[in-house]
Amino acid sequence: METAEYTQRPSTEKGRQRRDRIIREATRLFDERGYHATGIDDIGAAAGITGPGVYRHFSGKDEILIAVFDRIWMMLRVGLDAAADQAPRDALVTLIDQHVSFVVDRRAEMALLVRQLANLPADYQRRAAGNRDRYEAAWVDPLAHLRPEWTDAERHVTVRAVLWMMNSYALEARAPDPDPETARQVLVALARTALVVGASGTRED
Amino acid sequence: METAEYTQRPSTEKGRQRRDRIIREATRLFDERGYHATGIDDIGAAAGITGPGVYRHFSGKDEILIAVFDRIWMMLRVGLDAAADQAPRDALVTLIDQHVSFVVDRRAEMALLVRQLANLPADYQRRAAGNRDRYEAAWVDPLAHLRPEWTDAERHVTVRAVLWMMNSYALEARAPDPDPETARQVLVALARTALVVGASGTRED
DNA sequence: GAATCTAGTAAACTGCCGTTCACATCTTCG
DNA sequence: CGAAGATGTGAACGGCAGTTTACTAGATTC
Repeated sequence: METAEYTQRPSTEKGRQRRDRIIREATRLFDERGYHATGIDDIGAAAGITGPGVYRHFSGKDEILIAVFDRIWMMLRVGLDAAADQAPRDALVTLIDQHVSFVVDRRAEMALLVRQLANLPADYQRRAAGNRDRYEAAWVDPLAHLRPEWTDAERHVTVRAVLWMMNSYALEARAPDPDPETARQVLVALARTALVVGASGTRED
Repeated sequence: METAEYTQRPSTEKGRQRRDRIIREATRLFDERGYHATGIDDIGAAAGITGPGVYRHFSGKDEILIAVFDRIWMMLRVGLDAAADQAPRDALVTLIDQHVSFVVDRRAEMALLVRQLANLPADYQRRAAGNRDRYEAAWVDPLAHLRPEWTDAERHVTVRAVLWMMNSYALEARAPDPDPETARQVLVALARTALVVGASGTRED
């Protein structure tokens, strides 16, 4: 999972705090209003400075979005690491738990990751696609051991379908809005049914 | 499912054809490049006229998007009608088949419906939300008969999850890109497993 | 056949918004 | 202390893109 090193000057401690604050506020605003509807002035104001002041920390609006994405990808990597070196079946169970937890606990970040992807600069979109491919591969690989009778295409379609299924909670914010615990349990159960239950080597639980 | 009557003048036959052509080309362009990245000039050129000529048929860019959405919603309504008046279990099977077919055959339209929703004018978004609620209700109602032991919240979370699961095929256009038939079969199987299989009144198939 | 309406064009307008500029302030060290 | 770099501000710039305007050509109607 590639994440950018800080492209801007290391700067002072105050500068680093401001930069982080800009990223956090931009994450919230991009999620609430979308990338285009959020102005540099809005981001600056939310971070306690004026619009042009933002350019002391980022060379342009698109670099803010890149930093937002990198921060989210860094969070997601934690979930992948937790599943590494586990047996295929356990790995998938762990991946499901980690992903659903992220979707439920970090709803804004996951929704942003999906919705604002098209607003990334073209060259950075390739890196984002690489990150998504690696994330997907971390699911397809253990699934290949659990469902050797499926074709590779079938496993990819299945994994993508299950990922979007879990993401649904982050992407739908409409009444009736279920409490997070209900959503978490339902989504984990659905994902396990699709990927794990009934596969070779199943032990009932 | 509300769809707008033509708000513009009925106009002549030539005008109606041009209007339809604008809607079709705009659908393609909005899907390929996104709403903001598509200019009025682009839409006009694709429809065989210049940019300003578009304003003979639509009062603004947002009205084009509204017309695009209305056309897609009209298509989706066909799938709901096909499931009406069926027994709960059969209704869900029909809904799944119809929806997956739409996702696979009308990939661009379904992706646009999801991705460009935020670009609709605020007041029209309410109507779009109403359409989505009605579409969702058409799934939740039969599911309530099939899974009476679930809470209402659980059924809603499940239906939303399954809808996003099926939509995944329209939203992911990355290698390895599976052939449509494989995707169709996998998605139908996943959706049936989640909603229909094992429910009370099940007959094995 | 003149009047009228529709469909289309080229050019100009306009407002927004990301960005740059010139300047002030504050911190940091040598 | 005083120079230098970092941080921040208000004002102005500039370009894109949606929209409006003035005008033309074709079709329709009475």
